[in-house]
Amino acid sequence: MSIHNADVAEAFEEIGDLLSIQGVNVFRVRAYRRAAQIVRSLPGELAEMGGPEEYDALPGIGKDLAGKIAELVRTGHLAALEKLRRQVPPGVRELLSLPGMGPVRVRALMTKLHVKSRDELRGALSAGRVAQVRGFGPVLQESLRKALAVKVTTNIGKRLPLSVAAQYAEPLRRFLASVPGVMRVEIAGSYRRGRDTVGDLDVLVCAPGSVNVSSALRHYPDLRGMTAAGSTKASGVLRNGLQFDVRVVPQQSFGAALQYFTGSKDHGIHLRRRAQERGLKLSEYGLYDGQRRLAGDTEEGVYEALGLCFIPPELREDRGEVEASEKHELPVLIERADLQGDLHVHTEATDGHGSIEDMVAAARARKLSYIAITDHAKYLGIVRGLDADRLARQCEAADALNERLGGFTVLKGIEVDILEDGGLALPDDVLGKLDVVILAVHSHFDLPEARQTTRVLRALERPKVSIVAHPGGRVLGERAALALDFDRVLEAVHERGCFLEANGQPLRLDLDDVHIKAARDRGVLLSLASDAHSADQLLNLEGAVRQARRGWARKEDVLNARSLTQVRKLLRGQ
DNA sequence: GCCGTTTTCGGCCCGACTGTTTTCAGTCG
Repeated sequence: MSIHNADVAEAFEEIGDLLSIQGVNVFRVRAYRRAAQIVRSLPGELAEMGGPEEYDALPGIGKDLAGKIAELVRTGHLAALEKLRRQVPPGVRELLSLPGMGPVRVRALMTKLHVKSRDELRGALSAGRVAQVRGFGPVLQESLRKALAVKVTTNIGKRLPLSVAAQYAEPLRRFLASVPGVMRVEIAGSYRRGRDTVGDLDVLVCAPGSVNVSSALRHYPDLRGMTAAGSTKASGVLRNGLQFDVRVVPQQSFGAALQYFTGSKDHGIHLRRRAQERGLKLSEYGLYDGQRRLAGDTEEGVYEALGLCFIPPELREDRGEVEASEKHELPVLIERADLQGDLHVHTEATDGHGSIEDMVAAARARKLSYIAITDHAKYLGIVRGLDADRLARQCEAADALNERLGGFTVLKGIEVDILEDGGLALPDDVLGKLDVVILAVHSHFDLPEARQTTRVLRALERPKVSIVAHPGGRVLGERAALALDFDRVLEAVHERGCFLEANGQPLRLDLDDVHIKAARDRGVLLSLASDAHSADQLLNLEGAVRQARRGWARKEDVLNARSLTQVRKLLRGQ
């Protein structure tokens, strides 16, 4: 069995939870949780790295944790975790996820009442035994009863795709902005950082202390209920189950608060530690030297006062951006306006809506100067896929159109399926006549890693291939990523002079940020693509750009940020 | 458990809210 980074991260999370229930030093617990976070955002697989010395070199991983990673990678087991599991029964850990339950209260239930599971807690509650434990008042008991009545489903705490969260965030933002006295409203948190999914909405409101935002919120039509309502902070749940936290701050603190609530948590901790090292204190109210405020009204001011360049929200994951900022080595991130074309566009010839002309008009309206028409090749399961004849006719139509168009070019392409054995749905002589050949996996998503990897590598050996589309194969909330040895695919793409796509479809956003960074670091150019199936879906380019920015991508790292002439050369492998 | 231009020991981010308590611990983000 091969151990992936996610397995190591989960083991560390579990150790952290179990240790916290045992009541060990909270900083020891924090070290495990931090390590889990670090491991999760590594671009390469731990199993592929050199061993304990290399693990030890990772910041936040010391000798002990390096040894544990090595043990896990080598044997698939972790003795320390197994020992902890014998000491803390499996059902106990689940109690941590109940509202109001942290390590202290879980431990109290376990030691005083011998409660070891949700069922046993339910029984203890109805028997009135919980009431005898210090810290468990009537309100907490009632909230536990309610939480235990809800069947455990995987949907609890489920993160929503960013595009879905936006449909709830924007109306909430407008509502709060309309409250009298409110000067400014920003959705912060992972929403502002442009993460592909959003777990809750962190909303920042700029208003004087006299404005009672909590009571205004009670009249929000989409509200299911409030869970906290203080003078500067309110929390609740929207009708669709999405949680939100609203914070109210005065104008002079808005920048510090925006910085604070944009996160990520680890990025914020890094900054506050940095402040502390300089004898300063950073909080959501500002950066202070004793009583003296040094910064706080703008985010830029906060970073500057800490000796840093402004760090764009998309980079704030504590993945080296603070160090890069200090050394003035932050990348100048790609912007939507840098894109000159889109190399993945469909038409009504297959499963799209709209003619080539429609897509061209939409692209021109969006200030692009070229697109590649890449309809699906004929293959089982693809609706009206193109065979060699229909493809040839589409190419003739594109040629004819190019003669009429001034200052805009239609490139001829195809999105061709990688078959289960790595073969392609069209022969090489047909593909050879095209400008762009996009490879894509659309079937057999659950092959084991070795076969899936071989499948893609084999396809990459064909003479005419250009771009691997949505390489991860994931669909947010629906389908996990393919089991794929990404390092080997990346290497092959690099050697062949091919490109990887960052697909901007709202439910794909594939590659993800970590793999985009890995591709960028390897020197593989990215194709930021809309994968538009209708004219309005060219808007997907925004999502691709956001994702690319999270992966530290600059203009230079992006294939379709180049001119048509350059792109043509690169596609020909020159 | 990690880490080091004040430190190899002694720190480790910061503050709001709730419920339970009678001045604050625990949880949460």
